[in-house]
Amino acid sequence: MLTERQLLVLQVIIDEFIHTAQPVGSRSISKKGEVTFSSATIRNEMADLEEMGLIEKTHSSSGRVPSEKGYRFYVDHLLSPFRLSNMEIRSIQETFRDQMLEFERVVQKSAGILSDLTNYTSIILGPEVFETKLKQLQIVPLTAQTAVAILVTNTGHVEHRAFNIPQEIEANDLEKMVNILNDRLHGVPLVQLHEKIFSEVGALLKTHTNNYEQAFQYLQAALLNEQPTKLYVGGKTNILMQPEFKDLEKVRSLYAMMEQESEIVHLLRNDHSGIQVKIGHENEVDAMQDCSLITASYALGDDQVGTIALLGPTRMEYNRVIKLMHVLSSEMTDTFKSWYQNE
Amino acid sequence: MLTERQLLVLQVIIDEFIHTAQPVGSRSISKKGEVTFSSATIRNEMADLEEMGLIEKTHSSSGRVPSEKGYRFYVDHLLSPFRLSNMEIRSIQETFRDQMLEFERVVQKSAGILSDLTNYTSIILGPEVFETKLKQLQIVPLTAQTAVAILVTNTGHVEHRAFNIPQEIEANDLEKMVNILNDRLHGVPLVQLHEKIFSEVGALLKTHTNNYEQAFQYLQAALLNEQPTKLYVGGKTNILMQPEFKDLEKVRSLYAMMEQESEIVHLLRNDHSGIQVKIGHENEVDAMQDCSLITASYALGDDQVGTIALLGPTRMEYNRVIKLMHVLSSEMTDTFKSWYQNE
DNA sequence: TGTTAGCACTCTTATCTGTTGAGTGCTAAA
DNA sequence: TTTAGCACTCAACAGATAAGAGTGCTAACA
Repeated sequence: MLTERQLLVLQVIIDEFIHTAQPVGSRSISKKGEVTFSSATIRNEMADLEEMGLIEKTHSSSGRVPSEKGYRFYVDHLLSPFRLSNMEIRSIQETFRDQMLEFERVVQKSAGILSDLTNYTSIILGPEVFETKLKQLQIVPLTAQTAVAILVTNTGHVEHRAFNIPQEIEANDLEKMVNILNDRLHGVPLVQLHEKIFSEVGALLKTHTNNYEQAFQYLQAALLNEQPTKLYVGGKTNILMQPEFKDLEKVRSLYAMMEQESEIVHLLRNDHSGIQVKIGHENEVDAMQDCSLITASYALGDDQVGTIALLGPTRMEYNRVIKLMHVLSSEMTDTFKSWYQNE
Repeated sequence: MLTERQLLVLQVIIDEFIHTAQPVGSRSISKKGEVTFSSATIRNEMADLEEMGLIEKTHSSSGRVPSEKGYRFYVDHLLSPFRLSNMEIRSIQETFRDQMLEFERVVQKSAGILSDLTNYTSIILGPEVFETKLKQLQIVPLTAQTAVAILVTNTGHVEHRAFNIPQEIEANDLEKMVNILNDRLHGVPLVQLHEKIFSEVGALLKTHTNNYEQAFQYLQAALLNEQPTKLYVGGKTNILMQPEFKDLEKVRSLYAMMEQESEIVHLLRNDHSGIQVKIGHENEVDAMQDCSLITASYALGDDQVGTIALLGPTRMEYNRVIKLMHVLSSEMTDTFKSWYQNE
């Protein structure tokens, strides 16, 4: 168990290190306003803190640096509540002020504002598509051989895909088919689309159109090869500003990791609601040894959940960042909620 | 005027430097197979080449490095024709093999393959929208208050935007309006859309719908705030691999530049058809002092032209890269051409 | 006259050395 | 229990030295 004084010393060390990125010495601690005892006393406390594994030396006569365990303790027990500046609050509010009615736009903007305000890299993960429902299906012919299939969801999301119309199919048939599909599939969740088409609609289509198999196959290819959940990244280059990444090799491996979308998705999926902090090695991935990842969830409708995340060095302004993500995730949730209120 | 031997020496120096990134000394040149004379002779020739400003020393007793003027000369007069490897040809062909019918997809893939094969950064600029024509307009209601406006062009491009329906407007009116717009605006080039709406269609709409101004205003806001030409970038992080960018400051300023889209668009717009090479300071922009930019154009339809570009260090594999861009731009042009053949 | 061998000279790079300063740990006194 | 004082450690910096790569020049050679 830590004494009051040890807590104070630990807090000062971490706060100091977070904004200087330099090892903190006993003398510089003793000069802080809230500290009333001498550097020698502090040295003793520091020795104890080091023994407990909360701080480390970079070499035998250097100042101290927080260890991962130290950060963990700091995040769990020492976070002082943070007040955002007026400027920060204003720029968030401004972002959400203008009516945004598409999911993509909201998320894109959120990622942007988050990385701008933190100077770290923000990553936002769309919700799993469980509850997104089909609103309308549409086919727009372009030429005699080509057409665009368009799919609109209840979230205002639009997917589209151009495709070739095989010669055997008449425009007439295509139109019929779309009508049937629209009729039968309206309101069906996207994840069930595939199965529903086969089970319920297939037979119906067969009786009404010629060349059913062909047309159907094409349509399906056009509509159902959707990418999984999308990632929105902001401030990728902010990493370059952090002194801990002056080593190009680290930057490279981090960027390499970020290009593996599936990896990231896996990393971010956050079942815990609320805000979660993963520090250094808690992240498993090698390239993230020196990074912390903070994730928070937002809600889209009643039971769809997405994740917003922030990637920065372990030496992160945890209190500010956590507050910021809190504000942002509820701002996002509110925005989305307003869409569903009177559906 | 350069002698045969000077040409050979210059060629060897540049070729060598391009793939070692190290200053080239007279001795290492004399050891090359195609060189039959001694290092002393080469030193004399090098002195002459330096006098002409084609090569430089990094310090008084170092080997030589090509100057920008040297690269210029190399690109203009010394480029040996390059044969792409089977692997390279195959991977390009494979990219274009599967039917792609949307502009975005083709361009995205092209940017990807170009940066992958070169390890530089590729940038592709869409054509100016002069000739893209409206194919169809559509409005899909989402809730009582919101709807998505969808615009399809003859190139298979789909724009969409969700918007609020003001209470004063009835769904009925909206539908009428869209019908009129579709009727009148089909085939109109996008750039004229704005003007056409006002001049021709406005009056017509007014007589047929209530609350004309309101509805109209909203629709316009939803459809016409298009972003200008889009940029597709591939291999942004490849820059980190180049030894000339081990200095983080350079990387940072280059990335900063790349974030200014308008700057890039301006830089790339390439009126010259064919391939153009800009070396180092020929690029004006400060951050690109150590870079070369190679641009080529591709055709979309009869008179729309876009640009593909490659950004790398001045020490670039010019012959390979130029060949590659040649192949790629014609591959793109062919793909697009096939769309218009039997429209 | 063009080419080449040889040599003195230059400059970079790496390694070693000594110095400085920040910071620690320990001891003894308050 | 706290603090002053002191010896000790180590990183960082600045010269100094040596090795190596490469040049320019001169003189000899074909």
